[in-house]
Amino acid sequence: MRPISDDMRTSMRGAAAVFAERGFDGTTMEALREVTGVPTSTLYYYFEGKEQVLTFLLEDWLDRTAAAAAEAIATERTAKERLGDLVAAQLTAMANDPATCQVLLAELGRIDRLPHIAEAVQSAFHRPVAKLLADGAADRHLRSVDVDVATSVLYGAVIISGLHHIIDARDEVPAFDATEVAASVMDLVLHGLESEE
Amino acid sequence: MRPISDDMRTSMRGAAAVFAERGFDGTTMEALREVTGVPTSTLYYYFEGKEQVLTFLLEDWLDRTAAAAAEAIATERTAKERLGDLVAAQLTAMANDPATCQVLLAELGRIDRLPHIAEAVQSAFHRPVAKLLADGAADRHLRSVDVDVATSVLYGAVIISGLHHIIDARDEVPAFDATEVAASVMDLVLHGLESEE
Amino acid sequence: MRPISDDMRTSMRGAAAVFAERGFDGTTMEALREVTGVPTSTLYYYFEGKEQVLTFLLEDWLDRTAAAAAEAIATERTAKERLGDLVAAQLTAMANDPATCQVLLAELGRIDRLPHIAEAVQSAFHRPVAKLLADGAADRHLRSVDVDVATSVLYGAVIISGLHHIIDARDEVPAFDATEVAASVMDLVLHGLESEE
Amino acid sequence: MRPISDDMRTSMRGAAAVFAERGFDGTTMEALREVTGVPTSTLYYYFEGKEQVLTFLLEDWLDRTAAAAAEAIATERTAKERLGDLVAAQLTAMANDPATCQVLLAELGRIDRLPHIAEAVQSAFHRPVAKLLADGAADRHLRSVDVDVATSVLYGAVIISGLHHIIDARDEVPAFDATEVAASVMDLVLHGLESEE
DNA sequence: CATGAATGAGCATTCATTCAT
DNA sequence: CATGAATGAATGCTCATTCAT
Repeated sequence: MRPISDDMRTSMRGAAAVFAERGFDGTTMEALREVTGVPTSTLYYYFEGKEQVLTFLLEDWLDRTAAAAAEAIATERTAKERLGDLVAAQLTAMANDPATCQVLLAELGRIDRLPHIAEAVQSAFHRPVAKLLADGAADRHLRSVDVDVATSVLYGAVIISGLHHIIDARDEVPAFDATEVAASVMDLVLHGLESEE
Repeated sequence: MRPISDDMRTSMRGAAAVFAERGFDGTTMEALREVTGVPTSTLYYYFEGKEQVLTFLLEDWLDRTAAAAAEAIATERTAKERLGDLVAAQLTAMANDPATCQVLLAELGRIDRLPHIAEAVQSAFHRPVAKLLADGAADRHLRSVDVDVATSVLYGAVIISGLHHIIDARDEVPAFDATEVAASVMDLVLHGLESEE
Repeated sequence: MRPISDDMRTSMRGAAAVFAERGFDGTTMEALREVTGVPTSTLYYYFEGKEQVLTFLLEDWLDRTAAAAAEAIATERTAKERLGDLVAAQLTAMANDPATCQVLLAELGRIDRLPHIAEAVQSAFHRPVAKLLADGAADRHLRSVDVDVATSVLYGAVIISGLHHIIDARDEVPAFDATEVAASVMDLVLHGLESEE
Repeated sequence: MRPISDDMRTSMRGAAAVFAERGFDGTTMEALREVTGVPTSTLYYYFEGKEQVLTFLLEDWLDRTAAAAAEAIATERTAKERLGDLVAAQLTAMANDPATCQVLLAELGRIDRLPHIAEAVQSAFHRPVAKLLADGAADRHLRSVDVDVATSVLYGAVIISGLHHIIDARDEVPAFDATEVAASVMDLVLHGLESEE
């Protein structure tokens, strides 16, 4: 993959929407040419193939999301509070780029074959959560739970909630109010469903 | 779609694994012929196309899962207990048919265009949860929470946790111990992450 | 080809329309089943294949047309008069069964491979004309002309004129007034275009 | 349809023969590749489908024929003489490209769906005749007759006569002596069959 | 006799990808 | 650097036909 100039990067905006709408296989290079205005042979000049175009889009978003996540948890607040900040940051990233996020979900199955992406998902979603769970257990504001279970549950809760709103909002950006959704999700995840009586 | 004889139904076992492994578009009718032993033209005799084969597999599993879910919640136990039973039933269905379950996830994006399937997902996952949340609020064993948020969170938690184990277990059936996973997930979902001190 | 019962013959009415509308290759056995109500496998019980269905329809019509033509020229009238009668008889057959007639034209190219049909066309169209030209030359009411040229010209004039009206009349039966068209055509063919001054 | 380069146009020679021999549906893209040497995917690069290949061939020939027809009637001769010239020009076009001409006939039935072609047939065959009939009526060398009937009769006479010789000549080019055939046809069409005594 | 069930053989069409310019 | 032109490789789907009952 050749270095992507900023112009190119700009042109590639919109490509995610096509992947989101038609799926990976349903997306033809011709369709990408249509939305980007970049001739297919030029796409091949920059990317090694269709899959690499997808990879580029996902990585780009995941890297930005991971950075946002890292920033969100790099404060002095309690682990519990930072967990809320993290979820809000993740949902914000989703709300701001619903297409890419949808693609990510739709191509979950393909992720095995895209180790870079799998790794980036870990960085943006699982590892920050795991860290906060450990911090929370240490500072006593969070229960000590099975990390694997908890990261899966949180990843699922965040992703599916976000997707739910994205589908409802089709094409609006931001797709939903991330702060609000984060609050609802966190209320549930922190306090649980059980009545406290 | 012609009525599927029991022989045919049996032959179609295994088809889900192909969809799971290669994705919908990546799955060729030829590949389905290979695993099922049914000539492609015979597949076309029974199904109207590739998509209908997928639909059949998903619907079949979802119907069975919905039935299991319905059974799980049709007891005299408290809503909280039945919620655990429901999650266990859903995870059991996933563990027992990991391929179909993986396909379902992978084709989430396609679901818009498959209203039957979307409806079946509601029946098997969302509606039973919503009912128990209402029951639980009534019998005071569960907190009164936003139903939409809670069903999304639970759906996400269950599906992603299940998928997580399915991917780890590649090809073993059952893919994981549903009771155990259900217990972990329920512990989290019921009591939340927050320390109770 | 098994003997076609009268019931069967009746059922096959309508088949010509399908061939006319979709062409030979465009006509599927399934389409024939639809219009005739006869299961495709039953069609195969009676006919050896799709082509034989077509052959049956064309031969049936051509035989009837040949009979009508033979009758038309078996009178005591002059050759010139009988030529008019013949053309009227041929156009009447066309007007009464426009679909079959259209098929015949459309499948002209295929006729080489259907010797029976080619022979039947000779019987219904070319041979009666040739006979009358000879008679006419003998009784001095018709000029002595090259028989080949004249039969081609007459065949062309009749067929194309008939088809012209059939296309205009789409689906009406009779498709046109055979007597009137015959008169126009005969006027031209007998007297020619040249001014007589 | 992309603009057809001259090389391409040359390559497409020969395609008509395949259509003539096997009919439209009987002609496979593979067969076209064989005779043209152009890979099927390249054919699809230039044409939108099989039908457009046919359309291209017919239009190409009809345009040239229409031009020849127009030239033939654009002289100072009498309408009667020019009618003979026109028929000779049309038959010359047929004799020189028997395959295309055969296809045109064989696909008469399909012409409804190909308005471009229907129009081109009008330009090459019907309209020039109609014009000469009007001119002839004006200059008193031709009888005043029903134009519709006369154009049909002439079209039929020319086309069927030409086709008759083409079938006899299978594959020879020119397929027949156009001047001679034109003379025979014109003799009949001008003077009619009726004895002048 | 008649037919429902099943299938082998084909084919139009698509598309990712290459490469000369 | 960028791209228009060209194509090899694949695949979903159709349909005439068969045959056991």
